[in-house]
Amino acid sequence: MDVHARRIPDATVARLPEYLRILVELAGQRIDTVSSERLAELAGVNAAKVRKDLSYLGTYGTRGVGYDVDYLLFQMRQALGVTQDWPVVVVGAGNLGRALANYAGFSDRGFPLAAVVDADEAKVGTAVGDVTVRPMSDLAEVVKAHQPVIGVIATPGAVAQLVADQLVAAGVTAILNFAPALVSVPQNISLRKVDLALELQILSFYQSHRDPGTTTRGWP
Amino acid sequence: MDVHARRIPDATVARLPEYLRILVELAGQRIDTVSSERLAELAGVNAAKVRKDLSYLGTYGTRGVGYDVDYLLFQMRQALGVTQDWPVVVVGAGNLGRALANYAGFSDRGFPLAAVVDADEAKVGTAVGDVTVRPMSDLAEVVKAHQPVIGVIATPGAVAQLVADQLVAAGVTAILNFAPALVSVPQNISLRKVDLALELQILSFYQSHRDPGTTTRGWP
DNA sequence: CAGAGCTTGTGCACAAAGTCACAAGGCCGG
DNA sequence: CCGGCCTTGTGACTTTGTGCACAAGCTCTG
Ligand SMILES: NC(=O)c1ccc[n+]([C@@H]2O[C@H](COP(=O)([O-])OP(=O)(O)OC[C@H]3O[C@@H](n4cnc5c(N)ncnc54)[C@H](O)[C@@H]3O)[C@@H](O)[C@H]2O)c1
Ligand SMILES: NC(=O)c1ccc[n+]([C@@H]2O[C@H](COP(=O)([O-])OP(=O)(O)OC[C@H]3O[C@@H](n4cnc5c(N)ncnc54)[C@H](O)[C@@H]3O)[C@@H](O)[C@H]2O)c1
Repeated sequence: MDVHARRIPDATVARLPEYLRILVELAGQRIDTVSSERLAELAGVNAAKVRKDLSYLGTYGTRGVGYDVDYLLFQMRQALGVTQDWPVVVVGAGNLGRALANYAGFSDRGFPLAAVVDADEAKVGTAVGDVTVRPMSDLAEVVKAHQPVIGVIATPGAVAQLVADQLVAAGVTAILNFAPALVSVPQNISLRKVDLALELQILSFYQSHRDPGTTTRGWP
Repeated sequence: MDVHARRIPDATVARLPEYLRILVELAGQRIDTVSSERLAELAGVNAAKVRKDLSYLGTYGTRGVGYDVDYLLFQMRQALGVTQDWPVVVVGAGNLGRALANYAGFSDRGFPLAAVVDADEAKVGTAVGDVTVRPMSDLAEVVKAHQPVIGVIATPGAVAQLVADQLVAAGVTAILNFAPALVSVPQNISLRKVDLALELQILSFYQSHRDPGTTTRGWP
């Protein structure tokens, strides 16, 4: 077994979770084989791309047949590193932080909520979802108890860098940032950013630049 | 004036809102000139990339000096189509829908909340943020009153396609989907997707595949 | 008004991602 | 057990994105 298979391209990595979600759905429907064609249709991408993506994980398909759903599911979980749970610590118990904490979809997909922490004394001790908001001073302890932990920043942008530093200091090695601000972390820490207003602006761009000739009539 | 300047590459479009955010910040600090170098630093990208990105908008810089913040801001808003507000309709008054409705950052950035609608009779009439949840039957009316409108899907994945169809039928031409499901829309409708669990899984991947030799010690 | 000092704008070479097309190879019916 | 059928896996090519390096051009100083 080749431990150091080819490096998986970033673009592929970004699609793997989508395939994973679809495979889980298929498995739930007791479908045990799927072709790249079908998978592509469900994921909204090109079939050749699906095959190439899956080929980075190894040679798991059967020519003339397709992919065994359960086996591919197992291999994909392996590749994504979601064979075990990754507890999540949410920093910031505001609108967004509370929505995230209440969201069942995370636990279901292997990301149980370890804790919600907040700097505001007034919020500490209040209930959110199944947990109680804890003070920032508990951060290191929480992280230590659950390692490896993913940190989620749901605070105002102005303190995002500060919070990121605190997360790193506490031992968190992966961070998802919802604040609209650039945060920098040591190289070995994984960092991703989600900016909802930015998404809206991108939509705005494509709407403004849409070919004015086409109308809403007529489906593709 | 060349109306049909070069087509702006997707990768550039995705970065423009980030530049816009930074320019707003700079303008707020009464800084009136910025170099590509500085802008790159603030955006966390390469300076040459910044210059190339900005050059798609036109020749707005001054050699030896940099870019005039206010002028660039104006041009960028023009390019992104955010010179006027884009009202947003949120479908689904659950955890996420309520958080979005309560979020001031959208109005601030030119995306005021037009309405929140929900199919659940029990939720219709309840207050969320500054508005009252309205029934799905009001959708067409709301859209007509505010056009152009961006639709936000914050319902369970199982009904995402249904909701998208309703949005399109009501006259919405841009959709942001938070549900973990593939939705398809006519070609001329802009669609973007945000899947938070997917982001966590990508983080999980990079953590699992991180070079085990590096540790948390030592900043870049 | 000439020359030094910056910073832009872009040609170019390279890297990454996406697509096509087809040979390789497994499955099944006769 | 052979040949037709189907789907994978991948080499070759196209398209898109990135980054370097430098000429062009503006400003300011003496
Ligand atoms: N609410 C949304 O739907 C939404 C959407 C997009 C982006 N965001 C972004 O998410 C972030 C949070 O948004 P929100 O609406 O929940 O804001 P919020 O103001 O409701 O909540 C922020 C929370 O962070 C806490 N906080 C402040 N400083 C802190 C610190 N130093 N350490 C720990 N906690 C601290 C506050 O006490 C508060 O509870 C913001 O950056 C916002 O731009 C929110
Ligand atoms: N809560 C989060 O933090 C979070 C995070 C990531 C993704 N999501 C996704 O966002 C979506 C919403 O999540 P949530 O936690 O708010 O769920 P939720 O169950 O709290 O809310 C869903 C809302 O949609 C409404 N709804 C159901 N069917 C509808 C229909 N046909 N038309 C209109 N409204 C309908 C429900 O009445 C409910 O109010 C889900 O797809 C979820 O996967 C949520």
